[in-house]
Amino acid sequence: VTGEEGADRRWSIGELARATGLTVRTLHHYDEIGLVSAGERTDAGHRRYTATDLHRLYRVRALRRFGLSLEEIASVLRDSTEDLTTLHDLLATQLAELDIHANRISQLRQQIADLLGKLDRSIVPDPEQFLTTLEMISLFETYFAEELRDYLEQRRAEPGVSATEAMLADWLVLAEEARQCVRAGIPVDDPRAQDLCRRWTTILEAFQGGSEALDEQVRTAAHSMWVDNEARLSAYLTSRLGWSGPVGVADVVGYVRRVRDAGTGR
Amino acid sequence: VTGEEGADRRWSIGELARATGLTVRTLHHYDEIGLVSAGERTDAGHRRYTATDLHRLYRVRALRRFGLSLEEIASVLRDSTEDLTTLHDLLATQLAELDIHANRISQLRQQIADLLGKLDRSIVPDPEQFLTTLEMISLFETYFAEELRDYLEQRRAEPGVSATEAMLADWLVLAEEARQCVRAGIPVDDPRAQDLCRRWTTILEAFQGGSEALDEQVRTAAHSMWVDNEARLSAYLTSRLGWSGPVGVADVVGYVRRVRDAGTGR
DNA sequence: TTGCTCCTCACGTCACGTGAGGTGGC
DNA sequence: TTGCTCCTCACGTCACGTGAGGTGGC
Repeated sequence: VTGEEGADRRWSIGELARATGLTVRTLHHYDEIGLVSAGERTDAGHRRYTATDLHRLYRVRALRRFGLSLEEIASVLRDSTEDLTTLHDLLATQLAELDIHANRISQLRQQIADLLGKLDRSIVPDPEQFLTTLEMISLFETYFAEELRDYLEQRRAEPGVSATEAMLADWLVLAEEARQCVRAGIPVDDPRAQDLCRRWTTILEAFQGGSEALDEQVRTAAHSMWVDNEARLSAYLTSRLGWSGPVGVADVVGYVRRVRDAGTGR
Repeated sequence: VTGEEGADRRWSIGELARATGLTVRTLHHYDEIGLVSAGERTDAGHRRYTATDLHRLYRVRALRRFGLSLEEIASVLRDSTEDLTTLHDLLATQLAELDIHANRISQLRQQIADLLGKLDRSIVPDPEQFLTTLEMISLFETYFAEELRDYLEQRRAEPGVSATEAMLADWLVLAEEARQCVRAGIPVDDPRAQDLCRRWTTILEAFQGGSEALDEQVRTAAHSMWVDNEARLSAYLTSRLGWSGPVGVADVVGYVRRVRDAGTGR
């Protein structure tokens, strides 16, 4: 009267694979690491899973869905007959990690979508230049942590234009003007040079003023980025601005520094 | 006048690691697989990276951020001097995969949050029962694809209660009533039995009616689930309902089948 | 001479996938 | 006898991490 499947029913590995949607290899693996083993074997060595094994396997599969590792699952099954704190803690950790992960994914998604948009609208004429712009974005993100980028983005928000691109665009304009001054031989204490320096400062200040600490971090990050990658940044600016001839990036940077020093009284 | 870093400047592997934020081991790896190698070596065998190598490395790092594999990056760099279709296609694929990924994550996040909520409000008294409920949810999801679950959810939406749990709750009530009939020895053509059968059908129909094709898929899925996992499901129902004694799940299922057959004229 | 950087093996990671070569049960 | 299922090795995956043991340059 108890139905045809009592506690003495056994399952082959193939039957279990079908019922659970796992592969035979996966069941072999669980056996190897001792997570779920067949309680018995036939004379020929074939695995015979008991109702208890089956039971355990279903739990393993249920916990796998939450992204727990096999080792974590083993510890949950070890502890959870008494209490569920292990499970609770692991799930809480998992939740926090998923949140971080989800954030990263949505950011990345947005960036890729933006790039594809540009490629589709063929805003990018030159493959070389496109790849180079990507390099600069990734360089920037290496030195400016997410917190700093958000901070910069707040102060300089334009639809569809990232803070990185906006800063870059501003810098490029000023660098071009500074080079003109160098080529024209304008002295560092000339009013025109001093005016340039003021605008340079103004633009940089447009990104600042929210928090003393963050402003300092921005300056430090920018400095490190320049020091560590001077060669690459120079090359980029040179090609991006189409500069050729005697006056290079290093010269312009040196000039601006001298202008600034002259302005603050040497 | 060109600045102190000309095209003849060389970088050690350590300098490059610092500038890019990658590890030395990573640079070794890129060299091993031929993705970015040092153009030169010193007499002692130390890698000397040229400006060209540096350039390539920055591109690799930029593309890595988008989740492209090293092999994919290699193909982008191989093709992209001429055109960007390779990059475009890879990014488009990546975008689609990120969308799928994001969906899975948000679903999973929701489920874990729900479970943690229950654990925190200690709605779950018994660790064993909690794990068993998880098993059933995962069993259900193995047979009912996402599309089917969404379909069922639409018809039977209660706040905070998933379709799985709702269906389960309904089934349990009916199963309990059916067992009473079996124990009381009520014949299959008795009006009380026939009424039970009608309500059984009504509840199942509450989940249906949106689409012929989907209804059929639901029936097929439910049938396969039962056939493949009869032992496990029986055991679950027995313990969940606290059934003991002579009348088991198999008996109740058989009884309901006979009632249905009697109702439709054998 | 002492650190620090650099070198080349070479195994480990995580959860299996994918054959290779052979046996067992209907 | 023929399929189908089952078995045990054992290497491969992907992008490095992590020592092990040794050399080079200031």
